[in-house]
Amino acid sequence: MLKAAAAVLAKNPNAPYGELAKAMGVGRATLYRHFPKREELIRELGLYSLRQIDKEMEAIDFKNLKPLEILYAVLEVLIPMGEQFHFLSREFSLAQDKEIARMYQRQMEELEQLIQFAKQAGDIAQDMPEAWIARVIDSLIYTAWAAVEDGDLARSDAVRLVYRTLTAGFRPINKG
Amino acid sequence: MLKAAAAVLAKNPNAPYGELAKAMGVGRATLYRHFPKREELIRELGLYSLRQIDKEMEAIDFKNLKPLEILYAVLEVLIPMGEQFHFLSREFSLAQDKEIARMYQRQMEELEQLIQFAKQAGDIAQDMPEAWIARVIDSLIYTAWAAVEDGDLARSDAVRLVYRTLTAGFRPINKG
DNA sequence: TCAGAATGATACAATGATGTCTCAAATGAG
DNA sequence: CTCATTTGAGACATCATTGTATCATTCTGA
Repeated sequence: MLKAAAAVLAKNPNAPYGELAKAMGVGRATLYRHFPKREELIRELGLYSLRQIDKEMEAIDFKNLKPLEILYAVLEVLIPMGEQFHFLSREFSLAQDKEIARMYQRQMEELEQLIQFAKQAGDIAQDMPEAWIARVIDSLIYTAWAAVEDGDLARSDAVRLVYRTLTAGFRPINKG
Repeated sequence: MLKAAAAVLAKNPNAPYGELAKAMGVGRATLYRHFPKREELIRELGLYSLRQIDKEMEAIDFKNLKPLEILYAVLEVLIPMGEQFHFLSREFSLAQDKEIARMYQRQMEELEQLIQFAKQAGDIAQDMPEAWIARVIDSLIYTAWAAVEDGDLARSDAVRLVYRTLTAGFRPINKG
């Protein structure tokens, strides 16, 4: 239900309240009863998306997997959630909220830990900035999701393609 | 002058007309004299950005460079223009305009030609979809620009880092 | 069945942006 | 310097959205 709202907002960040209500299958007045201000709805939607991501990530067996296997699992989880992902980054106002900022930062730190882990294992170049790597991962997750939505990429290929792009770029498989 | 407006719109796609006018250093009424409707300003801004990109791209010596050298040159040109780039992709309404859609599509086709060229030269994996590669290039151009804006990445490192990420991913230099 | 709660539809005032208009001041070419 | 043009500032009607309130209807649990 909240997912429907996030989907609408992902496409049009300024969708009027009535449109969101319709997408959620409730009347505008009812939506106002639950979220007296638009701001609150957005905030709740942000928290929902972050919790959703947390929940899906918990299913990953971090302890028994190698760094790149974890990365692959993370992609498997996050690419299908591109909508929520996108919504989070487009809604500037969300960064103002303390709780959301904290959760977001924690998730980013977890990602950076994974990157450090991968560096130690020799799977990722030591000299590549972690902040850059984290951004690229984020960016390609959204790009893949968008490509699937647009019909430019098969859903079943997305994870593998992103993984390969991240780990090897466009390089031919047996080249330098 | 138009650049200032594009910068404001890149950060807030719904910036009111008055704010755009202020950013451009003219009065709101004057702006209405030049662009009677907001839609027209957006459109003109889109055309301006596309022409700007065209102009910068013309400076590249496509004929005497190898595919990956061209890619590098393209990155050098486009990363600093991330603002216009971003503005173009965020403004959904722009895709409706025929002239803009045509220019945009032509630019994408040119990019895909470059990708085919690189494939033929053996610099890019044959089995990687061109549409995907084009999207990744677009995406990382914006990501790099944003990272520079946020102070997470030195302006002077951006092009090299994107190039390396595109061609080799995160992989350690002498591995695989 | 029945009472309390939640819902949808609708009306409504308040707000903010758009687009039009007017006028006085600034600008610029001859 | 002078006249025509362009500008900025502000007033203004219009419009869409927000947020509040009301009321009849539907849902729900005891």
